[in-house]
Amino acid sequence: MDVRHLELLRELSVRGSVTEVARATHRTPSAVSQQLRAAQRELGTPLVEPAGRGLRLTPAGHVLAGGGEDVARVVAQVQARWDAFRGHLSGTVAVAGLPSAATYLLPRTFAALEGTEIDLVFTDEDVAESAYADLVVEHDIVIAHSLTQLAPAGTERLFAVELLREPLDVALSAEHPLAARADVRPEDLVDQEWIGVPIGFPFDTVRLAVEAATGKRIRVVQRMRDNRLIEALVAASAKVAVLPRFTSPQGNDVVLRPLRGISTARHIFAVMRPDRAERLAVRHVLAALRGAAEEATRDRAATPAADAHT
Amino acid sequence: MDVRHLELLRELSVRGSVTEVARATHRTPSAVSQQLRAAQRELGTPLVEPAGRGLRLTPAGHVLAGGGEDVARVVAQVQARWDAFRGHLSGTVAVAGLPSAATYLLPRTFAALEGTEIDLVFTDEDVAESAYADLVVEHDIVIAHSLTQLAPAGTERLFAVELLREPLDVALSAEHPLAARADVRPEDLVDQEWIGVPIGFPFDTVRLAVEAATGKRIRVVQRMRDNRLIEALVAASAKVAVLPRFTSPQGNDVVLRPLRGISTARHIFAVMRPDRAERLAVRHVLAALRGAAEEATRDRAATPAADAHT
DNA sequence: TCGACTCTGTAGGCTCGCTTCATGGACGTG
DNA sequence: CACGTCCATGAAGCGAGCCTACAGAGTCGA
Repeated sequence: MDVRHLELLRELSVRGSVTEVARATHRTPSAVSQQLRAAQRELGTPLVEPAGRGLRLTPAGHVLAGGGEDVARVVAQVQARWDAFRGHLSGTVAVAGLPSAATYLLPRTFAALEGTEIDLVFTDEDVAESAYADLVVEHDIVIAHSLTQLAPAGTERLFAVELLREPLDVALSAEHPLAARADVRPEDLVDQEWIGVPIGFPFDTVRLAVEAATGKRIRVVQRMRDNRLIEALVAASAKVAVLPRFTSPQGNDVVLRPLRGISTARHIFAVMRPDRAERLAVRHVLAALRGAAEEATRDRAATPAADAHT
Repeated sequence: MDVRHLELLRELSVRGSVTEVARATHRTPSAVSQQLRAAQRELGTPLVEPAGRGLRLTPAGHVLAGGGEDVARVVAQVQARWDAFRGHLSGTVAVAGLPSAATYLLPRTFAALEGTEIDLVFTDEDVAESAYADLVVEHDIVIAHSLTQLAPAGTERLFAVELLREPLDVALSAEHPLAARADVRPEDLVDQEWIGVPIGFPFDTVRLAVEAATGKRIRVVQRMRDNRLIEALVAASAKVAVLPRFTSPQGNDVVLRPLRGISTARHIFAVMRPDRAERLAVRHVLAALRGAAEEATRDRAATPAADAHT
């Protein structure tokens, strides 16, 4: 029962192909293939089987890959204890996630990490909800969102903590007739032209909720992801959009108004692989993120309507 | 954080010297020393320090040795799951312990293992109570005893399960005047010549209890360990001794009588290192031992006095 | 049918870990 | 205090194992 073989199978179960494992571990596919062969010879059972161009784990392979997961978690725990013993907040922490949440989380997080030896490397990834789970393979912490209080789809076997709940508001040009109201109702929106997000992105469910509440279809005239771009378009037109409250700037050409009668909020999660979550530096960054989330929530607790009075 | 280094430190913490580790792992001391050096270089901290002729772990070394313990336990769990998956009851299980308990446990245990692939290798070790803990380094299961319901001394960090409670009786020649009684009182014994056990062996506490109950000193004329030898001497003389009930033969020249007023029993334990206890074959042998203990208890539930009527 | 992609096999080189042999310090004993 | 013993450590050499490079075979999509 060689730990290296368990680790290899774990890697294979996560990455899905010999080539990917090889790339991730800085080796050639041939080397990985040979190790796999050696593992099967030693264990006396086929662990993988051909599947189309690639291959997949057999049931036996899955058993051992699960074992590799356990071993990796314990080793990470030991590493964390070791780092704590030495007072070593070592290394780099790779974080990936939503730019829209990072906008208000990252500045505070970097500030909190100031003076430590932790090197936080952030990659912004704006992908559909279901794709977040794939990011944890390459990153220590993935900042994802979900429109329910449950962790994002595909993260069932991962370690996920909710960082904060961020209301989703209706974005309007300051000159827009609805901007004079403290809040807007679903009925107010059905006649408007919407700037939506690509199908499958979480915010799209807000549109579906409005349609469900009114029984009418909404005219989505654009579908785009970048919130700054959407803001610019909203500011310069009579179109409306859905934007997260904390991210978006207050008090210039664009105003945010709560959507009355529909509970609209996104839940920001930090998602990690269990073994990565054990690392001391990762736990430290996670704590910084939670602190940043708390601050952000406190600072923006006021509704945008209240802000509008200033 | 190399798993091999953790394993090495764990081994070193258990065995205490480079030479011992080398012997246990079938390598030369030089190889072990070099690995140790490599580990220290990689981890950037001294892990061992000279202590007299040998060396001992530094605090840092102890932290990592503890981590090695955790890893070993998880790896053993994985191995057990793997064996269960394959239906493999593999390998040999090394058991050591008291011959006096093995006498009635082992025959049934071997019978229960009949037909399996498990190879049970037993070593009989009759040592003082405190030395049992050392045996788990070399054996998978150690059968030990204690005169209290608590596990034997020195097994605090080990996995221990009680197999059975075995009364301790007074052994007498069939011709001995006290043999006519159903049981004997402490006062009856103070005038007798005793065959005891070496100081530090558990049964000696029975003598101490009798002395405490009567306020008189007992004349211990011999101190020996082997129960068969003691039986032979008791049968051929007027001397008395303390013998465990299940081990000793019934209905020949020696009779056993309960000691009234003093709760005398030894508790037979199976003691294991946590990682060894995870092995499927070890768990199987342990189950067989428990079954054997249950049978033995049921078969000998009758008091020797009741037997004496037959 | 061709090209792109993936896994596998072979040959060769290199690294790593082990053994052998020798050295030096620590302890106990005469 | 000198000697033998025990333990750890160092240098040199060797061998197994692992990796790379390259080529071949199978699969899928255009």
